[in-house]
Parts: sequence; structure tokens; C-alpha cells
Amino acid sequence: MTYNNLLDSMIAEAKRSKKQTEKQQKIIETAIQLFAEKGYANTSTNEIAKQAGVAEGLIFKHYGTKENVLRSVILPFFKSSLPGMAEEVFAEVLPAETTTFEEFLRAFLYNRIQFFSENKQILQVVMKEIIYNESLKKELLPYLANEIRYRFRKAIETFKTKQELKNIPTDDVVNILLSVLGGFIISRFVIVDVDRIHEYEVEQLIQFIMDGIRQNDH
Amino acid sequence: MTYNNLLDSMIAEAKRSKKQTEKQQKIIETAIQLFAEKGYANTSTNEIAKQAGVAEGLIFKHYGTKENVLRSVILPFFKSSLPGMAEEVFAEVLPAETTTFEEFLRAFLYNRIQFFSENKQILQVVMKEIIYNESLKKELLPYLANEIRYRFRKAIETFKTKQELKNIPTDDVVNILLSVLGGFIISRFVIVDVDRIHEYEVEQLIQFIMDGIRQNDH
Amino acid sequence: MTYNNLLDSMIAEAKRSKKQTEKQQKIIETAIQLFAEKGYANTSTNEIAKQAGVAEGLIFKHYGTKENVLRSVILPFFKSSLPGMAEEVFAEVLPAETTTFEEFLRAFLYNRIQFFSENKQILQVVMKEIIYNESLKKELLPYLANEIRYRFRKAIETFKTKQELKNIPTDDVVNILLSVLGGFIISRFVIVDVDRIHEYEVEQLIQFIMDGIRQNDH
Amino acid sequence: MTYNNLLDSMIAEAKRSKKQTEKQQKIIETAIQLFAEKGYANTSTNEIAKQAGVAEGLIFKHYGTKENVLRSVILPFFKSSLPGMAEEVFAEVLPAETTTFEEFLRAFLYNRIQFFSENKQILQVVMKEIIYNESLKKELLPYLANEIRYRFRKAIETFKTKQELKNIPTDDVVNILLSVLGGFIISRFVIVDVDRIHEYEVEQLIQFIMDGIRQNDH
DNA sequence: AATGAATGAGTTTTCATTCAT
DNA sequence: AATGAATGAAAACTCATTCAT
Repeated sequence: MTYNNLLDSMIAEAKRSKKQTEKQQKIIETAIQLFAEKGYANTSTNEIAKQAGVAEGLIFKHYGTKENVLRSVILPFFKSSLPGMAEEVFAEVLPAETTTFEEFLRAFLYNRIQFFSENKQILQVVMKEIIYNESLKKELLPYLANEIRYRFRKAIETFKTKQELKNIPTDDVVNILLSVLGGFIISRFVIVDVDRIHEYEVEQLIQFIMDGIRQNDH
Repeated sequence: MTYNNLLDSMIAEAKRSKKQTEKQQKIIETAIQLFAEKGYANTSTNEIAKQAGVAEGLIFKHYGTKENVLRSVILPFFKSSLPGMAEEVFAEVLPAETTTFEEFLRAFLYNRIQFFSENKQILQVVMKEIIYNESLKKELLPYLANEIRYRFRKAIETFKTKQELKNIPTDDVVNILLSVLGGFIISRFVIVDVDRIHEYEVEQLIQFIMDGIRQNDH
Repeated sequence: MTYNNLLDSMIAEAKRSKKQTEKQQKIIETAIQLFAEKGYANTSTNEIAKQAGVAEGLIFKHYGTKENVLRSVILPFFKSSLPGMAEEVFAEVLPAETTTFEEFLRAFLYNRIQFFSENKQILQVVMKEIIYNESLKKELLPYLANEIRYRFRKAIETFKTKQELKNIPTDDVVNILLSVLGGFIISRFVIVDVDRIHEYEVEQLIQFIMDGIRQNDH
Repeated sequence: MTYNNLLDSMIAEAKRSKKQTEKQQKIIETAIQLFAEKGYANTSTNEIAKQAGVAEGLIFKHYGTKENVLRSVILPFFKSSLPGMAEEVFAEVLPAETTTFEEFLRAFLYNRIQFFSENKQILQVVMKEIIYNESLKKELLPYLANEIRYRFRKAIETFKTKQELKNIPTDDVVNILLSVLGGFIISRFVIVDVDRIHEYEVEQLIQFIMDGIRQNDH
């Protein structure tokens, strides 16, 4: 990764490969699948080529390096995951005056779980590579965190005004929520590698987040 | 990984390398550091040998394969991490009749955070490899989860009897706790790669786990 | 090089590509530049295509192989360099009864230096490839040498008759002259890669060739 | 070539590979032969390995890159060619009060011709790569030229004092001599690729250098 | 126990060339 | 005439592993 700004490079990358040919698409699909299954480092370009039914050289004609293939896998995911990261949910749910924070949280969680279970493989690739790749970690993670943090902060503030939430500093609530929600999703989809998360579990999580585990009158 | 049972193989491995020579220790130290930094797949035995100041051949004299080196890195970690996983904390804390769940949770959290920050690199290696390595995932994860689950269940039941905790099914509480605590520790130490976790954060987490974020009278 | 007779093949080549399109010309121009800069072997057709602003396929549509591109670079150079190699100078200079050998040599040198500094890049390509390419060496070099040798021999004989030159065997004078003049031009234009050769240097060389370096009365 | 100073790098290289194994020596020998025959760019490491009877990997174990192999071929040549470049000849010949410049020139020429015909292949490699490789050209050539220039200048001055040589500026004589001698040797050994240079030719060259080709009384 | 030379299969990458459009 | 996607053979290089000393 020689680009200074990874996101810029990924966006540049995306523009470069505007009109994808059929084989190009097949390469990316196969790469996603194999990277998710065995990790980037354990997947050879030869393997990708064979499974995608193309000549190995074609991968390099289109993407230049193996690392660029990884980028071309990660970028569209980011482009599509980030916007949805909360924006639309916020837009949908927040306007209603009567919406409670619990309703908002529920809407957000189901929306993201839906998205990630549809893109589980790419999520796995991204997480695995973020863990391994110092530059990816350094650039994607803060970017990602900020995007979400910003939106969450707004929501929390709104509901704090409505006296729905405890008077904990907003940033702390956001941090806790990011840890808990992120931990929940990553542990399920990446570490344990489940196929789907059951409604029951989600509801339990929501209750937990809202009220904790202490017996109220204790 | 050709052993059917990884844990058995690791135990066998441990016996084999009982009395470690100085160079052997240097190899393992270096391997931990490099595996943590760059991942198992991206670390060559040549690199380990150079940095450890030994001949590459020696690694294979002692460990046979590179994968065995990984095992020899992971095993002692497991041997020492599992016992502490709750057992000792339980032993320490539970006897006192007056101990609250919050106190237990606090003791447990600080104990584990202490342990993991002292062994951050190995924790990173283990997590990274669990994510990548199907057989490791399949064998270590359930084993690990069961050990913890079993101990937590006992604690939860105890405190439920004392009416300290909500009447949620024990298994669900355990699940939630595992997700939240595991997610918290992994996101901090492995994903974000912090050097230490501040007391303030821990206390916030404990409050959150106990009481959630909802304004009580709402 | 599969042709037995390189020159024949080059002539065939020349006929084949009579009416050059604009893009064809751009290809050859770019090839000359890149071959001169980095050598034939280190220049890829992809590079030529990119820099010439054409599709890589077009190079092969027009020239069939990369080696044919090289030929198409070298041939016109030969076609234009050989005639001038002495012929015209001879024609110009020799007729005058009063012309001295020194004057002839001067005219020839300036003529050739002019030509080669105008075609430095191609000269470099040709020399580099002659050095590398056995078949080019075997065919072009003797051909070239003979052409020049033949013309020089005539001139030398003429001036020997006039008692202007020492009574060294004509072939030996020609050999020495070829070595010295060739060495001079090649070392300047190809090895050192100068942009131009100064008049002062040329005059010095002429003096040297004519009278050597020994103090006359010694 | 990423080193700033090529000579330093080549010397470092040489130290690194102090005690050469038999196979290492075989690799270098084969590399010299193949590089000389077909040029660096046209020789594959696979070819070198096969002809040297070693595994291809060994080349990279020892030399890291193909370019380093080239360096390891060129360096010892430089180390052994430079000192002899004139020093010893000067030491041998100059002391004698009665030595003439012609005798000095003769001694020098035969010494160098002897050396280069014994090392023709490496000379070819060096010259070919100097022509192709910008950084080699930029660093080796001036270094080489200076070494020789310096020694020649001293000799010329000595003989000028003795009134043996024409009163041409020393630097100009040196330049001409370098061109002529260099051109002679390179054209013979590298361009034409002769196996040996005959005494007759050398004597002719010496006469030419000393007295030129003009009929004295003309 | 320790070295380090050597191996060979595998990996990423390059590149001249072909071909459908 | 011109494009550019696609090929496949070969290139440079990596690396876990073996083995003689």
C-alpha cells in the first residue's frame, strides 16, 4: 500500500475500473469468496484465476497487483456500507416525534444485521485485513469510526434532550455503544461465523443495552 | 493442522518441548512478536531465524514445521489463560457472602484486562489465527467458550438466587455477557490495538452492563 | 531473427510498410526513443503503445512482432546512413584537384558528426543491438564495414599517389582509421552520450590523425 | 540499482560474499559467461541455475536479486582491472631514465590487451551494461575515466618535459589517447568480438599514435 | 544442539501475441 | 485501420523444509 490516503486510492481504483467486463466481475467475485474463506495471504492469484475461469495474467492486466484486487474488493463494500451505516436509518426513524431511542436502536440494528448478513464474506475480508494490515487499520478504522460516531452522537443528543437516556456524557455512550454493537456483530459474523442472527438474540441485546442486567429494585 | 484434536496435539507439543534451551525461547519470543505484528502467513521462518539470531534450520530441528511454532506460541497462552478465565476470580471473590455481582464483574474484568494487556501480542496472534484458521476456530473456540460459559453460568445462578439480577434465562445472560465482554476486549486489544484500557472506560462499561442506558423513570 | 539474410528481410520489411499511417509513424518514433533510452529488451510493447497513444494490438497489426519493430527502426537509418557514409563527401570533395587528405578527412568527419548527432538515438539503438544481437552483428557489421572500407580505400589510394600519406599498406591505414574514427564517434555518442561534439575536439582529432603526438625533431 | 554510490555497493556486496561456496562460484562463472554471450536482460535466472547445476532458489539465497548477481560479476573485475589500469605499468616502465614514450605506450598497451583478452567476457558484460544502465554509466564511467586520466596525465607531463611529445595541452592529449585506445580496445573486444589482437596491429596503432599518417615532408 | 548451504515447489508478476468487435 | 480484452508461457522471486557437517 503505497498510497498515502487509502480511501482516495480506493476511489481512484474504482473509477479506473468503471465498465467492468464479465471476466473482471468474475475475478472480484471469486476473490471475495476466496479471501473470505482463506484470507488474503493464503489465496494465490493462480487459485483465483482458475476458479474464476480466466488466465492468471488477466488479473494483473486489470488490477496490476494482487493487493489492488483486495482494494477492488473492499472499496465497493465501503462505498455501499458507509452511507447506509446509519444515515438512512436515521432519516427514516428520527423524524417521527414519537420515536423512542429503543425503536431507533432496533431499526438500526436490524438494518445493519441485514446488510452484513448479505455481505458476510466481504465483511470478513475487511475485518481480517484490517486486523493484519497496519495501513488499512490506520486509515479505514478512524474514517469508519468517525462516520458512525458523528451520526450516533446526533441521535444520542436528541434522545437525551427528550430525557429518554441517562445523563452520561454523549461521547461515552457512543463509545460503549460502538464497542457493544461492533463487538456483537463482529463476534457473530466474523469470529463465530454464523449464518444469521436470530431475532430473539437481537431483542435480548436491545433489552440489555437499554436496561442492563441488574434487578431494578435492588 | 493434521491432528484431529488440536488441543491434544498442543499438549503433546508442550511435552515434547519441555526443557527449552535459550535459543528455543528466543525463537518463540520472536515468533510471538512477528506473528502478532504481521500475522502468521506473512512471517517467514527465515525472518524469525534472523531476528532471533539463530540458524533457520534450528527452528525445524526443534519444532519440525512452521505450524508447530505457531502451536508452541498458542499453547502456553491457553494453558495460562484458561485457568484464570474466571476460576481464580471466582475463588477469590465469591466466598464472601456480601459480594455483589457488580463487584464480581469488576474483579473479573480488571483481572482479565491485566492479563491480556500483559499478553497482548499473543492474544492478537490467537485471535488472528482463529479468524483465519478453520480448524483452530472449530476446536479452540467452542472449548474456550464452554470453559468460560460454564464458570459464568455458576456465577450468574448464584447472583440470580440473591435477586441481584433480572430474571432473564441464565444462558441468555451468559451469551450477552460473553458478546459484550469479548467484543469489548477484542475490539480494544486486537482491532484498535490500544496499549492499555483506562479505568474510566472499565467503570463505564460496568455501569452500562449493570443498568443499561435508559433513564430509569422513563 | 529467423531471416537468413537480415538485410533482405529489412528491405522486405520496408516495402511492406510503405505508406505509413500517422499512428504507425508515432509507434516508430516512440520505439526509437524508448529503445535508445532503455534498450530493446527492456522496453515492452505495452510501454510503446501507451506512450505512442495507440492500442497495443495495433503494433502487432502493423509489424507482426516486436522484433520487426526493431527492424523498422533500424532499416531506414541504414538506408539513409550508408549512402552518406562517404560517397557524397567523396563526390563533393574529391573532384577538386587541390583537395588535401586533411581537407577530405575534415569534410567527412563534420558530415558524419552532423548526421549522427541528428540521429543519436537511432545510432544508440543500432549499436546496442549490434552488441547484443549475434545475427545483427554478423550481418550488419561486415556489410557496414565493407561499404565504408571500399570507399575509404579509394580515397587513401588517391592521396597516397599524391604522396600526401605515409607509405603504409592501404588496408592498414583504413583499419586504423576505422578504429579511430569509429571509436571516437561511438565513445562520444553511445558510451558517454554527449549531446554534441565540439569543433575544437574535432580539429584536435584531425591533427592527431595526421601527425600523431611525437615531437617532430625527436 | 538503489544504492547511491554504486562502487560502494559493489564493495559492500563483495564483503558480504566473502567465503564463496563452490556453487556460489559456479553461479558467478555461469552468469559471466551468459551475460557476456546474450546480455544481462536476455539471460534468465532459470538459465543460469540450470547451466550452473544449482537450484534457482540458491541464486536468490546468495544474491537476493538478479541485479545483485550482475554486481557480483562486475565488482571483482573492477577491483582487479583498476589497479592494473596503469599503475603497475607506470611503475615498471617510467623509472628508467631512458624509457621513451613509445616504449611506455607499448608496455601499457600490451599489458591492457593481455588483461582484457583474458577477461574478454567480463569486459563485454561491463561495457554492455554501462551502455544500457544509466546509473552504472553515471557512476562507473567517470570513476574509471578519472583513474586513468590522472595516471596518464602524469606520464604525459613527464615525457613532455623530456621534449618527446608535441606541445599540445596535456588534457587534450589525454582525451585523444583515451578515445583512441579505448575505441580501439572496445571496438575489437566488444563490438567485433575478436579472440585476440595481433602484434602487427598493435605496432601499427603505436606508429599511428606517435606519428600519424601524413607523409613527413609534405 | 546448532549451523547454513541447498532444494524445489509455489508465488506474484511481466509480456509478446491473438482475436473478437 | 484500430481497439482492448484475453491468453499463456516465462520471468523473478519466496519460502518451508532437508541435510551434511
